[in-house]
Amino acid sequence: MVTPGVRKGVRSESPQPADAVYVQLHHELIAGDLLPQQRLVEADLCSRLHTSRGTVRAVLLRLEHEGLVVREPYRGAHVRVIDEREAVEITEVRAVLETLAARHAAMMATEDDLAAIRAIHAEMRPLLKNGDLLAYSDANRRLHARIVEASRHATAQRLLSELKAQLVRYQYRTVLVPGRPQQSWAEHTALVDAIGHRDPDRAAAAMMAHLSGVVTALHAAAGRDADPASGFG
Amino acid sequence: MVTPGVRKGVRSESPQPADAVYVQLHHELIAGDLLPQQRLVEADLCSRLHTSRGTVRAVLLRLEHEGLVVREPYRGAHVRVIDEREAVEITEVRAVLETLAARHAAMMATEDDLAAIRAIHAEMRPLLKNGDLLAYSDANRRLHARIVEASRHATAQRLLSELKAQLVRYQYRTVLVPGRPQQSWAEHTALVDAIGHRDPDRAAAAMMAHLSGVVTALHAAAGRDADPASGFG
DNA sequence: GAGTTACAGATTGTTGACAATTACGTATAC
DNA sequence: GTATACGTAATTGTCAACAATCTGTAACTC
Repeated sequence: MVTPGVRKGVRSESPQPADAVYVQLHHELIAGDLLPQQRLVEADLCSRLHTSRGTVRAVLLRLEHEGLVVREPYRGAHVRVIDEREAVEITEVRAVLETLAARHAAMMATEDDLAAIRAIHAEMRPLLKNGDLLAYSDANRRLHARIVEASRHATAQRLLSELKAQLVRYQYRTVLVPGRPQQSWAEHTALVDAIGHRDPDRAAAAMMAHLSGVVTALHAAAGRDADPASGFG
Repeated sequence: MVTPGVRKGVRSESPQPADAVYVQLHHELIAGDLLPQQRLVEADLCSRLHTSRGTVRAVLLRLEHEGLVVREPYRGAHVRVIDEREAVEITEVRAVLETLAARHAAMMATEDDLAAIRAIHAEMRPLLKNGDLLAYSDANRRLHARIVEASRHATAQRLLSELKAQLVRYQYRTVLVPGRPQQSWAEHTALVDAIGHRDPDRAAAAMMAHLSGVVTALHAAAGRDADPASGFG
């Protein structure tokens, strides 16, 4: 039969209304539409997102576990603020996980992986020369994501995506430190080269060196402009 | 007034029925009372744990995020089985996180921390000599937990506790590999010594060496007895 | 007889109402 | 005038009913 009919074992891609609510709230959190420490009252979210409290609750539970909101018993949920100390902690954990990923990428990467990684890296140089820091920062993000994907390390990948979401507020800080983008590009070059040569130890060392630089830059950025988030709370 | 009366800002430790359900189910999962791949039907859990579906649902969501159960849309939840490949992945991540923790412990540990760590380590030697492998394995667990605590690294600590829960089924395997406990004790000695001497680099190296040994032992254990979990699925 | 279609049972996803708890404003005692 | 006790409003935690979806069985077509 050609008619749509019955698809038996098709895993029918159920719409799952809760997912739409999650995507929306997650986006607002990531995009920064919601202020830090802002209260998230379940009833408000219901009317705003056109759904029921049960659904909102499930989504808030998920976001809590992802570290994007905090919930206290009978006191509700609010947007989680990540202070500089915690941002450094998260960056440290990111560093060791991405180092592990780089090591595995050097062992597991396919030719397609390598081509994609080299393409992103090549794309970054003109952006750096033109001083397009936003585009550079975005390419940087994609390069790291592609390396993690090439590692085929599902556990590291899952944890890294969660940690990354928590750091969005600090995402564009390090690239603003004078001289940092140039150093970053040099470090990336060593990293991509090591992965291309299938050298796990050198890839791991390069990634670790690179992310040590990020931690240093993060400290520098935090020192320059007083953190606006920690001022009121 | 002296009567109990109203305690204003006391954060009154609300009983939170959902927590009791979580503790119970979490325990059953960890203790292995529930078989791998076993279905967790919400209605069954309700009558067994004397609560409502809303509560059970919230708990299942949380357990899913912790990686202890899997939920598929409209198909329900079941106990997650972790195959050997994933156990190795998790152990690798544990290794790099505990290495980070050891480095910080060497920098941050108080005298109380050091005393506690040395006490646990001293406690392990007679257990090893007497061949009490279960007690040794438990002391080993406590030693690692205490070091992580001493690191004062909340992010690493949180992720490690989740990863650890996922590995309970493999917990006692490595200690059964011949010669492994003796090697383990030697590695621990170097680790405790490095932390005691406030030497972050040496502590990190010792922890990494130790956990590399664990990964090797895990492979050996998996090779010896074919994994019973992966046979039927 | 093999394959497909319609139906029934079981299970999950969602919704709305009720109970428990907290926070704030007001009155009162000293 | 300050601090404490009470009452009310707001908000979350829990519960039970309804709708949507999936799985397995039996009848039907060719």
